[in-house]
Formats: sequence, C-alpha cells, structure tokens
Amino acid sequence: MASLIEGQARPIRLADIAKAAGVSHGTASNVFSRPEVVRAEVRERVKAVAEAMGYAGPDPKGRLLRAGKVNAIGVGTTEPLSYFFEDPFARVMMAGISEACDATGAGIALVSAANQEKLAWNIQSALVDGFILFCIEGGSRLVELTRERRLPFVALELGFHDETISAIGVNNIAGGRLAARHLAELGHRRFAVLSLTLGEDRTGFVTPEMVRSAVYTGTRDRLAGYFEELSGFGVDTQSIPVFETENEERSTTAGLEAIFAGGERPTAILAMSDRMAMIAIDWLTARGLKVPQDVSIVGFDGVPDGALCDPPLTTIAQPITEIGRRAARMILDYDGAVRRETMGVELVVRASTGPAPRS
Amino acid sequence: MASLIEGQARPIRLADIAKAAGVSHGTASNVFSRPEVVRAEVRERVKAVAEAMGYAGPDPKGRLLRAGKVNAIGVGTTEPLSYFFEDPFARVMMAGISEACDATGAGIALVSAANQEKLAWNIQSALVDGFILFCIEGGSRLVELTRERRLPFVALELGFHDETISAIGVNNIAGGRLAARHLAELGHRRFAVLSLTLGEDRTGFVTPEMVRSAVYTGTRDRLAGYFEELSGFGVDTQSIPVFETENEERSTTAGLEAIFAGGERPTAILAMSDRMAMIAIDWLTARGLKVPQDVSIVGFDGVPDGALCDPPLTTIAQPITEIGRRAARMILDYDGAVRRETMGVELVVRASTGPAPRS
DNA sequence: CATTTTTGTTGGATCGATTCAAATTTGTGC
DNA sequence: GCACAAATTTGAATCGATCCAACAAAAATG
Repeated sequence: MASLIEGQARPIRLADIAKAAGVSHGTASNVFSRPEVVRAEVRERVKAVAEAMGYAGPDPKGRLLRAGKVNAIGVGTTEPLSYFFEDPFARVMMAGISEACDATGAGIALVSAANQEKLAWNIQSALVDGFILFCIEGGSRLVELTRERRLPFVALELGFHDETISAIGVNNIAGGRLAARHLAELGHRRFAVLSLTLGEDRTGFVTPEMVRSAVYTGTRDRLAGYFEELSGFGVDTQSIPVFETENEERSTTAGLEAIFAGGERPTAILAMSDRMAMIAIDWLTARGLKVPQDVSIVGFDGVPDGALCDPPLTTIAQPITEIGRRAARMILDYDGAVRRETMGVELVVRASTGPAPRS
Repeated sequence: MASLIEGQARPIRLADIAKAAGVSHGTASNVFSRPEVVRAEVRERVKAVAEAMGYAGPDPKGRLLRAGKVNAIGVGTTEPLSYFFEDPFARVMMAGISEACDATGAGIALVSAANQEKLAWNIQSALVDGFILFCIEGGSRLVELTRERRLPFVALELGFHDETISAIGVNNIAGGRLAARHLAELGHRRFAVLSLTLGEDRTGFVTPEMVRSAVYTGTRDRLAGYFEELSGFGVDTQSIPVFETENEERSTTAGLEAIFAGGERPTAILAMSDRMAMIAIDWLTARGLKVPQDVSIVGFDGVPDGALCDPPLTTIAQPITEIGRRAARMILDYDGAVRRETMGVELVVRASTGPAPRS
C-alpha cells in the first residue's frame, strides 16, 4: 500500500540509500566523500543501490550547512546584473576576479540590487563566503547592508573616507596630476572637467564648497590632482568649469553643452572616466570640432575600448585586472584584518591629446 | 570559567539570541522572517538582544536547507570563468539571462570547469536551482555531468542530437542558406568554409564522412544549409574546402593559410561564427587582400562587435539576448517538461560582402 | 593462542535555520 | 466572571548532509 502512495517521487536522500543498502548513513556518506576509507565490496554495493534508486549524489545544500564554506564569492552592485557584462570597466575587473577564482576553483555569484527593496534581501540571502562591492553610486547603502552580513568584504574604486572597511583603489591624486601635467605640457591653459559624482545624486556645475564636502573622496582626489598640477603651471583653477555627471550619456552630454555654451571654450577636457571621455569625443566630433586639433581629451580608467575608439584615447590607466585579482584574493585568503591597498596608475598617451591650438 | 574559554567568538546563531531573549526558536525565527505575527513588544526585545549580541541575521545557509530553493541559476561552461566577460557572444547571452534574473530577483552563479577534475566537482557542488549550459566544445561531458545533478537545465547553442534534454537553438539550416544565398546572389561561385567543431577536438579540413558522423548537429546543419543553397546555384559543393577550427585565433589562422595556399582561391568565405569572420578579415587585410573587393565574408551570430569592425561584418544574426532570456525563464519556470525551442535568424548585410570580383 | 594494530563501520551530534500542530495567553461579548 | 474566539508562543520535527568517538572485525605480532 505504501508503495502505491509513494508515487510523487520526493528526492532521494543519502539516508534513503543507506537504509536500502543496509549500511549506516555514516558509511553511505563516506562512499561519496571519502571512498578510500570504505571497503571496496561495500562501496560498490552502495553505489549500485544509489544508481538503481536514481540518487543524484550528495546534495550540496546539506553539505554546505555542515561545511560552512560556500566556496564562492559574491560580487555586488547597485546596477542591474547586466552591468557586469556590458560595462567595459566592470568587465575587465571581473576578468581579474575570475582569474583568481579559477585558480582556486571558487565560483562567482553575481548579486544585483537594482531596486531598493530587493537590494537588502539579495545581499542578505546570497550564498557566498564574502563580497566584492562595486561602489558606484548608492555605494554607501550597499556597504552598510553588506557590513551587516558580517562576512569579509572589499570595496572597490570609491575611496570612501570610512577607514574601517577593506578597500582597493588607485592613487587618484597621482592620476589627476599625470593627466593635468600631460595637457599642461602640451601647452593647454583653458580646461574643463567632466567629473564623477561627489556625493548625492546630482549633476551640474560644482562649487568649491561642494568639493570640500565630497563623500566620494576618489572623485575629490582626482580633482585635487588636476588642480594641484595645473596651479603649478600658473593656471587659475578657480575658473575651471567642473561638471558633475552620472557617468552616462545623458548627463555627460548635458555637461558638454553647458561647458561649450560659454564664451571661453576650453582647449582640453579632463574626464574622470574613459566612458565620459569617449562620449565627449563623439559629441565634439559630431559638432565639427576636431580631437585633438581643436580639443584634447584625457580619460581615466584605461578600459580596452579606449584603444579602439577614434581617435584612440589618451588616458590614466588603472591596473584594473590586477585590482580584481587582489580583491578576490583578499576574500579568498581572508584573515580578519582590514586591508586598504592603493595601486599606482600610469599615463597612456594615444591620439586624443595634442598641442594646444594657438588661438 | 566557561566564560574565560569562550574567547574565540563562534558566530552567533538564532538559537543563541532566542535563549538570551527568553523566547523559543520559533518566535525568534518569526521576528526575522515574519515579524508581523509576533507581538510588538517581544519583537523589539528580541531585536534589541540580537543587536546587542552582534547577530548577523538569519544565516542563508540554514534557511536554504529548509527552503530547498537557492534562488539562483547556474551558468556553466568548460571555458575559464573570464569567458563570460570577454567573449562577445557570451556577453550578449548573459545580458539576456541577467534580464530575466533581474526581473524575478534571482541571482546568477558562474560555474566554470576549465580543468577536467574540477569540472565535476564544480558542477556537483554548485548551489543553484538549475543550469544553463554553454555547450561549446567538450559540451557533451558537461551535459552528462549536469544531468547527474537531476536539476533542470537547458543546453544552449549546440544542437545536440540528444532529444531528451531541453535546449534552445537557432534554425541553423535556414541560417546557412541565408548566408550562402546572399553570397551566391552577389555572383560568388568559389567558396571556402570556416567551420565550428563537428565532434572530437580536432582541426583541419573536413571530409564528407566526418560531416555525416558529426556530433554537433548545429555545425552540421549550418554546413547543410550552405551546401543546399549553393547547389541550387549550380556550385559543386564537393569541392568547397571546409576547415574545422576551435573558434579562436590560432586554428582559424591555420585554416586561412591552408585555404589560401591552394591555387583556386575562394572569393567568398562562409564563417560559422563572427569571431572567425573577424579573424579572417584581419588576416586577409594584413595580407593585402581587400574585403570585400577581393574576398567577401559572412559571419554567423550577430555579435555587436561585428558592427564595429572594419569593414563592418555581414552576418547571420541570432536573437542572442532573447535566447538568453528564454533559457533563464525555462529554468525559473521549470515545470518538469523537456522543451526544445528553435529561434529564427536573419541576414544582416553590412560592408564585408560585395559583388564577386570578375576574372 | 593471546595481544596489539590496523582497518571498517556505526550511530549520535551537529551545522542553522523554518514550519506547524498544539498549548497558552489575551481579548471580546454577554 | 465565564465561554469562546483570536492572537501569540512553544517545542519538536525537518531539511540533507558530515564528523567523530566508540566499537567491531580482521590482520599482524609475539
């Protein structure tokens, strides 16, 4: 009678095959996880029973609970999941993370939190041993949520002023200086800056007070680097227009329009991302301005696309892949310490910069 | 005395705070997962205790075991993990998968199996509700392994002849025909084919017998499409060189060298992937052959890069994103049925094809 | 043949939560 | 103040494995 009822196959458990094979569940477990300790004869019998009953092998869910380690690292962002596959910067970073994970056999779990309610849940319920956080905007909330999981995590790329969390970033001041010096040495004296976000979600021209109260010290530092260097060349940095964008097309275009609406047009643009720099190239070209003959542009990041656009982009290259590798290793080899690493950057000169036009 | 020993903080469990707050496990659990059923006063007390003890919230590992559902889908491949972020085809596919996952709040777990031993383990221990398999080469082993997990899974893009597994693919015969017809109508009569793998890991020229015994029916069908259509134009398909590659630079280049070593050079190349097509463009250009004046090339896939290369690539476009979306939904809405879907393809004419050179 | 080793097997404890039927408390109407 | 309904709380059972101390059997040693 029982057999008649057992129609709806509920998944076979290890205990089921142990019973069917007439061994203890301890032995049954060993057959799969440490086959060498069980006598060949028994091993074969248990395996045969498992096969016959259609056992799928030890369920990772059960193992996980016991083992405690998931063997996967979570990568979180407030962007939609497709960000990881579409954004050039993210892709190079992910390649670095992948490399480190491949080397140790760890998996990668992508965690997105495009909408606020699900963000919390997704972070809270992700099955991972630690997190790498892409702190674009809304980063602070992401960090807060992740901190509550009490798992190891590393913040990338924002330069939070919170010294209590592990982070890997680049020397933004040095990067800013390199970019500015390169342009200044080419004779440029009239500049404009396309800036990443400084704090709250806003776009538009930036005032010195806003810079001082910036949440994102990464942005602030790049700006500081630009200004420090340019001051050395006698440029009045107070008069340089700085337009804060959301690092996407719409707000960047708005920034360019605002910048070029004025009378004194810049001969050089300092962009805090390659993304904005490439949008700027397109925008200028579409308006008949030649890059670099009329306007020079320096980006920031060093994404591969920059080498392919027309003209190829001069930029401040971050060691993106290496940052990814290190971030992953930081999680994989977590030892309880808070680590903050700052990587160097380098100027990559391509064709988007040239001598200042003599007016 | 005990308190002296308890130095090494082992993570706080729900049971710990239940005891500390003087409530049962059940109530403590409800405080977190169904707060509305517990009296406000108790709820606050428990929460306060949790806060004070530094409780990280219900551990997903425990919840998972009970709930049974991971709420994540695994994407598996035999390539290294970085494949997902670097390969153009994979990226577009992943974007589609991401979209479907974002919509339902599911996560994505990337599972690689670059090396054989770890392959098995990674597939066996991945914490997912189902798999989407990128069946490039070595696909059959991947499928075998996954089948053993007895989880829902979908195979992408290979056109396995095994009808018992769910799969989404495109109409390869129709695609082949479209490509061939386009070239034939431009007057081409001398062709060469850069083929994807037909079966075991090998590269080189392909014989008709090998085609008949092909494991990968997707490859076979594209070839069939090419040949059927060309026959209609009176081309002797027997004499068309077909070179099987591994869809990467080295073997594709080898194929081109072999093809162009002969006396009767083709005026048109049918490539079974955009990847190979673009490699071919570069190879030909580097050798002073003009595309499409000297040689026309049609790709297959329709990856975005094809539109950007020089010259832009004529290709057979698959609805890659849509395939990804459907695959993800197939796992997410799994109902126990085996589904096999075939999507349509379309010819996208760009500048890599032109009239056959006369001579 | 008795004793020690080696090799295999057992079954209870554990990992960290959720669920649900039953027990208890609180609230309502009369 | 009582009966009955509604709202809370309890505690045992469960999810599916692994670990390990204890035990049993077989093999090696004296």
